[in-house]
Amino acid sequence: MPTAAADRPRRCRRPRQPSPPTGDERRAAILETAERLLAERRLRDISIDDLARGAGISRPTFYFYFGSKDEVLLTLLEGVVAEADQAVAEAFGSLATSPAERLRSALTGVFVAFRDHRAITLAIAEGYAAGGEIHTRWTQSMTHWVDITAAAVEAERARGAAPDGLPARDLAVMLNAMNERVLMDTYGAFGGGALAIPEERVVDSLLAAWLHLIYRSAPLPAPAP
Amino acid sequence: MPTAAADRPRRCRRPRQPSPPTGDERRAAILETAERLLAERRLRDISIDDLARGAGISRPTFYFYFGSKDEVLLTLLEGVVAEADQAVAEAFGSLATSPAERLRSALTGVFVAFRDHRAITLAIAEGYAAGGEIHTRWTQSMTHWVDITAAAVEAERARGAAPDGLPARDLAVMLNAMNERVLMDTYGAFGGGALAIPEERVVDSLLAAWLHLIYRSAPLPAPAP
DNA sequence: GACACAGTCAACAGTGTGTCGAGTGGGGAC
DNA sequence: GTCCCCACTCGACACACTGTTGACTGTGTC
Repeated sequence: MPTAAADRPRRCRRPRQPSPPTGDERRAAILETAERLLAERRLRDISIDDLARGAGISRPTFYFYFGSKDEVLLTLLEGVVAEADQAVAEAFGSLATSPAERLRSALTGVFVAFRDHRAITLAIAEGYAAGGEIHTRWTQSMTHWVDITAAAVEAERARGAAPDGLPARDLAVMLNAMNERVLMDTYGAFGGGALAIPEERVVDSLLAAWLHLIYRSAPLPAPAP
Repeated sequence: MPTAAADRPRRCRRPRQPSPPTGDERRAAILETAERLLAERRLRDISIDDLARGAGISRPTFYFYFGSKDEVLLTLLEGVVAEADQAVAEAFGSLATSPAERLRSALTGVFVAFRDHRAITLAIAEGYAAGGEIHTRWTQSMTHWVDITAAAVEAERARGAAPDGLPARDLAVMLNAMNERVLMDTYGAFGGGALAIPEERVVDSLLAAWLHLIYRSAPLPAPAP
């Protein structure tokens, strides 16, 4: 019998469910272990055995819960993306007065979501570039954000608030590309590389760029350097 | 004796060197094999054995020429980066009249270099995100380009051609981040994803963004959508 | 002819992955 | 109570890839 089973049932507060689904706890333990280990080392340097042992189970048992290491990361990714998506949806749906404020809200929300899960952010970048399921899933999210951006740009142009120029979708792709890369280098950098913009300035800087490129005229709330 | 040796000396035009350095040829064969295989599948899916067999040698012999798979990619990367660097240097050093033209030249040069080596571009993205030597080396190049950009922005501001605004270096980071991500998605995309800007438009689009963000006023040579 | 040396590989050791088949324990049917 | 089912668990295996060792080959030099 597993050693982990010996200490858990010690506390007798277990009248919660008719059938004790320890399975869910194991699954959660694997996810927690993954995020913890990801904070220490790269995804490729974490073996399935590490994940399994960290969760107090054997390697074959790991496969009972997840099909692969990537599937674990994919689950972690879903959580972060959901947080970011919610922030974006709230910002764009809010009653905020100016477009600049809405944009700042959305940008901030996205950055907070990823900042709070730096380790996962880094692993996503790694998994994305390696192709496979992670790539597909991340592309899906990016496409969604590009769609939202392009639609917003077109709406602003339609009501005369933003001037015509580059095709709205191309502009949206560039803006989101910039965002993502800056985000990855800010929060995902292996030790905050030479390419990172200081964290306290990053949202303002990106916001300024977005406003310039969409509205041309610039509210430019340039923070004091 | 290796089977590959049987067909090469057939042509008797070999009075070139006193000591026939077949070693260099083997090394080149490994690099060629790597670029060829990289066009078919991802770096992680190419084993050292694949590289060795492709070059007509055994796996231990591979280690005589390279210390690891990453070292091969690193060598390939040097070549592409050198091409891109040269293009940038020429563009910035040329006698071109307008800044816009110089910028277009540099952008085009970089994109041509990576377009001509799509497979390597993709592998760089993969290696970069995985950390290690490739990450270090690529960061070095990026930093160099950011430095050049920041210096150029400051020079333009000093002579009154560009308005003040965001710190020059932050702007340079954002511009280069945008470039890199768009470049990777345009040429590195696994089958040209939904996020790619059409190849014929990509340089013009990026150029427009650069000019907007640096000069604020916009020459905007927007291509007909 | 003996020596150096670049180049080559069979074979080994180590590590990681994914799978199979044989358990085990607890809840529901009877 | 007993039996069985099923979620759950893991020892042990087969396989793939990596990196190293040590012995070997051919060629050119003194």
